[in-house]
Amino acid sequence: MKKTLAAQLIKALESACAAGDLPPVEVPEFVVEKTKQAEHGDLASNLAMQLARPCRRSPRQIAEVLLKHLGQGNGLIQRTEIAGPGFINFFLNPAAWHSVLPQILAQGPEYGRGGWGAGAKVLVEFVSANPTGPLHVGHGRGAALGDALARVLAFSGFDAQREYYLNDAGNQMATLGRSVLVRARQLRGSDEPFPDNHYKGDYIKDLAAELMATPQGEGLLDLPQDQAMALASKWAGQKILDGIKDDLAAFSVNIESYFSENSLVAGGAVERTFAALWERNLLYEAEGALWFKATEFGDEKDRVVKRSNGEITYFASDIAYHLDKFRRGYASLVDVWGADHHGYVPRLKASLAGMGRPPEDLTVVLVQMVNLLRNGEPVAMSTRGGEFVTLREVVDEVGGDSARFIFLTRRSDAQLDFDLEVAKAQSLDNPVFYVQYAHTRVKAILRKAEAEGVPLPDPAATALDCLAHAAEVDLAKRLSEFPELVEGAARALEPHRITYYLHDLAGAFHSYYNASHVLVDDPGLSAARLVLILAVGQVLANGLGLLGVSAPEKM
RNA sequence: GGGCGAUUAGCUCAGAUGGAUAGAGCGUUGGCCUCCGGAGCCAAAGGCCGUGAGUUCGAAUCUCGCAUCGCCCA
Repeated sequence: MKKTLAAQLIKALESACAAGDLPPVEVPEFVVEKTKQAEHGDLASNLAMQLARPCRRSPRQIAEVLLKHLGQGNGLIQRTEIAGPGFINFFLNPAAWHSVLPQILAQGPEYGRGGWGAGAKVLVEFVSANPTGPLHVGHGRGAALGDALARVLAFSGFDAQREYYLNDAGNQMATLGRSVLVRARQLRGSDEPFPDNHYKGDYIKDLAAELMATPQGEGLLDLPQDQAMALASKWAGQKILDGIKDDLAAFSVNIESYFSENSLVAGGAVERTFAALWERNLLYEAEGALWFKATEFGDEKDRVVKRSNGEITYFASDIAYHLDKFRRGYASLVDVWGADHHGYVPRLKASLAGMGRPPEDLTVVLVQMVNLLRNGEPVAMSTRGGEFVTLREVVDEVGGDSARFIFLTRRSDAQLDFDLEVAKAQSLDNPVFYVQYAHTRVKAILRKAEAEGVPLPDPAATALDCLAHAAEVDLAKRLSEFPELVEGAARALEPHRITYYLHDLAGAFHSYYNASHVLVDDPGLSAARLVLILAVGQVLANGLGLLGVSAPEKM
């Protein structure tokens, strides 16, 4: 609708220029947007004000000229007016909004899909937690966000894939191995102290006990230290990763690929990256270490890629990893990171720029902390101390739909308070129930209609003129905004916009539901209202689907 | 000491590309069920958009200074 009117305004401008009513000018940046107040009509444009300067005429004069050339807009427009400093306000025929309803029902689950991405391949990398312990709530937020981003991007026309990067090559895996080993010895009566900065969680004890009960782990403690550690590290890492995959599956997150850092190192990709960087003269040796000239590309200091002891850094693997993503044909990359890694962004972008890749091809979405609460009281969490609440526990307690929805109720760069009791509450405190309940109400009406023998209307053949109440037109208007909302969420990488939209739409529907009955004596009116609520149900379902939240028939 | 992000109603937070009288939920107060599910709805009260300047027809939004908070790096 906005696009239609914008196009007609441009036509009017061109025709005015051609007729000499306005001096010849370029089409400026302008908007057609919905108004905040009904007195201002349905939509308004600032075009005349934007033209004031280039045309050297007053906005209101320009608006008059534009309206003279605009005409009736194919019957969409009921009337127009010039208001305030020079806004052009459009009052549309209700029928203009009604036309979206059969369209929604014809497209069904596809309504809202857009072509912005034009099939370009995009890779969304998220979670990527080290396999040294179970996922906690913070990872859950990243998982909900990353998965929703992939869904939204796919719905906007991208070929979107999900990937989990597995840091399985570095120190932390060694630390994991040692942690398990020490616990194993302790289980066998050793009184050696558990080292600091190792993984203290109880799950390590469980893993140690489990490992020793397996055939390969039976002789663990008889092996030489380094062999025992390697075995413990590998076994525990795999075990934990299996657990992570289970947890993600339980959270309905389906990640297409797990990419191993180790495979990069072992496959020589890191060394090849060094060679490529040398070739571009972007490396140098100093203090026994190997450095990347990150400052040449906007980072505040150069960065070590290989330590003096010969160990490669995480950064080195990361460069190789991101180059590999591009090598695999992805046109753009989205990384979802914890906000505590934000200092890492400039160096990674610098490395891509150094390799001739526009840094804009990578967008890093930073996710802020989750504060876990119970009845408003903080729940203590610390990985180091081994005392933390896992994603699994939260999902088991409050349910996946609720957890996902709440994770997506904030912009990602704002901290999030997650109250377990609120998330669990089946009440209006809990936004996910509010939205899902609207969907079940639609379904309840359909069940009622069926029970009473009211036929399901054919949307294309139903007269909708009788949907004349402000609330009905308002609903249709909101529904028509869904496609552009989805595209906006995709462009900004902000799925929370969908969350808010759904909440507002559900509110408008609840309000309508309380004010008017759908099934009434007049069969024509019933049919039209059924078309309306079917469309509401469809858009609720589509939007919830983009968040990875179910749209239940009953609750 | 540098860098990043924040600051909007009592609380938690939305406010895309600058637009007309700044929104929602919770909480508070008062109403609505002979009814398609009251897990709902309606209404009221509640604001110096941290602060000072600048940019322009117009600023919560853009620029700069300051204050407070959080995080990253030495």
